[in-house]
Amino acid sequence: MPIPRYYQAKARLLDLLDGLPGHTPFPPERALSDLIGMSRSTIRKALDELVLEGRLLRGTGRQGTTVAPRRQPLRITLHALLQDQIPRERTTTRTTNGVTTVESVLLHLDEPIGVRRTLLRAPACRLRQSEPWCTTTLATPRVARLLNVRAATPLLAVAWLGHDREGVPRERSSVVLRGDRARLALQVQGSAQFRAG
Amino acid sequence: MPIPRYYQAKARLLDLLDGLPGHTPFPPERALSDLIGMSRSTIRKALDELVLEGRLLRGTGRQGTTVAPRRQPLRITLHALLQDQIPRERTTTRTTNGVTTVESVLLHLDEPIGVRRTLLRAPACRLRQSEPWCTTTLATPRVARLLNVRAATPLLAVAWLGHDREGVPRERSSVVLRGDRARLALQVQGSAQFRAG
DNA sequence: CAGTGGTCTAGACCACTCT
DNA sequence: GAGTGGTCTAGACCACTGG
Repeated sequence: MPIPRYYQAKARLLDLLDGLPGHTPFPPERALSDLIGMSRSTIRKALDELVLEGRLLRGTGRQGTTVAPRRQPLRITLHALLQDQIPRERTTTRTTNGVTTVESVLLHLDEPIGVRRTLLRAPACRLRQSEPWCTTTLATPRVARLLNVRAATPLLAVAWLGHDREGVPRERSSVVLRGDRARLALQVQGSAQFRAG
Repeated sequence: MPIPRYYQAKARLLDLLDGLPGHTPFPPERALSDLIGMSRSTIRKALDELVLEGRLLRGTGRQGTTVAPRRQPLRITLHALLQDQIPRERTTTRTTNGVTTVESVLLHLDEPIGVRRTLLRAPACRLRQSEPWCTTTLATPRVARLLNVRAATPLLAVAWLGHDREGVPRERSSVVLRGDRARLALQVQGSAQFRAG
């Protein structure tokens, strides 16, 4: 298998990108296509990976592509996530077929970093929450728009269930987070001392 | 913003896919293009996401696309990860400039599900490990080969540092996991009872 | 050999944003 | 209005695999 051309393009783009300060405008895709001598599709494939790696930002319209500023990811604890202690905005509530969906956008430094979604089957009572788990997921078009990222951007997902006293599941909650903007702090149970080596 | 056509295609493909047993051959891209009435590029974009989500497998040549066997993701605890209790193979050790790199492939049901990598600066002594954190990352070409996934596949990353008694960092460890094969169980500290609604 | 997925091209239209 | 990224099309060639 030969080296794909978009790999070579990516290397060229990394050279162009290296050392530029954050928010510097990056050449438009059509200009890069002419400069490097590959079709816009191929250039885009290289740019896609650079965006996924957090090196470039893409804006809509005349905003264009810019160099991503280096940001320290927000440290988020599981406790803050479960207790809903992350600053949020644009909370919407919708009820269909007896299931209430609550959705809100999590913020950090006035930038959307995640989406929290809770599905509740009435009534709202004291629920026992299952052990949460963590995995990866891809941004749906809706979530991508809320987070100002490309669709299919990989996200960190934390999810859990809530059961009532009879053990019937009544809550299904999930939080998806931009991995380049947030990192989940994992508290270690018991001893924090291990033998290495 | 209208719903992209590839997202509609993805919904169609999910219908086709739903309920099919693992390893069932899936129609070739050109046939799907005719069937759904969209260009092969658009169909491919939808297929790409299904592959990333672990619903489809793509083989080279005449192997074609097949339905991925539905597997229950392995539940992994942070404790097992830190204590190195996941079955592994192909462990390699390499030392350069006084830094020892230990790399091994984590297994589940004879399938690679992750890569564990530890960078150690000698000597091997009792280390105090920092609070681990969790985020997402993209598969490097090397990791992609080890895990039998495409490059730039999104992965779940857990990382931590190890300091000696003087507070000097001597260990840098990370585990990257296929999100479709493993989920990280998050133990809740203290009360597991919260008010919902 | 025929058919597959992987890559690549040269166009096109759209929604959006800045000037 | 002009230019941007996002999407989409209809082709093409390649490396690879199975019969």
